[in-house]
Amino acid sequence: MNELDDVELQDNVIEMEQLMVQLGWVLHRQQTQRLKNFNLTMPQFMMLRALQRLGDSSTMSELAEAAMQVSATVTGIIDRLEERELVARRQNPADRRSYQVVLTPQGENLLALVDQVNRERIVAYLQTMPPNGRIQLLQLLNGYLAALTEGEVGDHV
Amino acid sequence: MNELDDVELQDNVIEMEQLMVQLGWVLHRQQTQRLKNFNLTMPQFMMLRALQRLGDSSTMSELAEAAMQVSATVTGIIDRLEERELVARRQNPADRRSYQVVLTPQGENLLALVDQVNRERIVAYLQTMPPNGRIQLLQLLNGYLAALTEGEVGDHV
DNA sequence: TATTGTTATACTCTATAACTATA
DNA sequence: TATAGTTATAGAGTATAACAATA
Repeated sequence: MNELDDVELQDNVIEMEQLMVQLGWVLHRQQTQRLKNFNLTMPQFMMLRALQRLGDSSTMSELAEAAMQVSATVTGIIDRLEERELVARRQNPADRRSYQVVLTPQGENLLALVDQVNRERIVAYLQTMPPNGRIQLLQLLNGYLAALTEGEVGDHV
Repeated sequence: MNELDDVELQDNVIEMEQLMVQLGWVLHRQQTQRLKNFNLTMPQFMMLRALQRLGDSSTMSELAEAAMQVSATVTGIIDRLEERELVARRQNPADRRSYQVVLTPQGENLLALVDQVNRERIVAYLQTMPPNGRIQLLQLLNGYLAALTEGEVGDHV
């Protein structure tokens, strides 16, 4: 892209930086509080979500990358989820060093319950916006998330 | 507001719920990684930010509310920041039970440095958008953050 | 040799409950 | 009694380094 010679952009950046960090923190803290009702932590929930997203035969390495964690961290999180029988480790016949981690039915039910509560919670805000605004917000957030995860924004330090 | 009888809204909600949680997590993890370069954790950084936002004479209680933490947690975080001389506790003459917590010059310098790096990082994404899109994104995110922190969306569970 | 995953270690964060000092 | 803040405790997350088993 071009040089940063746009005064308006400068102003936007200053506000945006504070806003995104604050928004990220508030989302994280509130989601943490809500998940306590399900006896889940954020890392545990994100691991279940990653498992759901990747499909039912993820290795520990794949989960580590999807949840943005190192493998030693994933070991501990999966240990605790497995004790509660929300996930299970299965032998991988193709490579005896690795496991296939799967969601149990209990794990799927719990995720569905959390999803339902979260959906109901978000309706209140979306209803305050016109349909145009909702679509724009989705597009903008999608673009921002894509930019973050493709390393265009996130990996410069 | 009205009942949820809007098919379009239903579709938006399903996508939005996944998107906001994922965006919150990615922001949290990436910011955590970046802050390691400054030897700061996210809770430490958010505490410094809260202190900056509230002005230079915040009590422990005020910091706890601003950072969405309980007081015992704030004690530990401020302890570690104080050891590094990024903040300081001062006696409050008006009430000898409480402290006035202040940012030291080192603390302010560190915040300014983090801000600078974050700003540079965000420019890349904003430059890909038209000025209209940037303004809309700011307005939408501001609205969402306001809705979250005013309890209209976040405190239903 | 390289890779997958675990274990050991050390530190931070987090919440609850009990406590001290002050109001 | 009530409030501000700390301490004690227990558990979870996190990263690094060393390690075992397998490729």
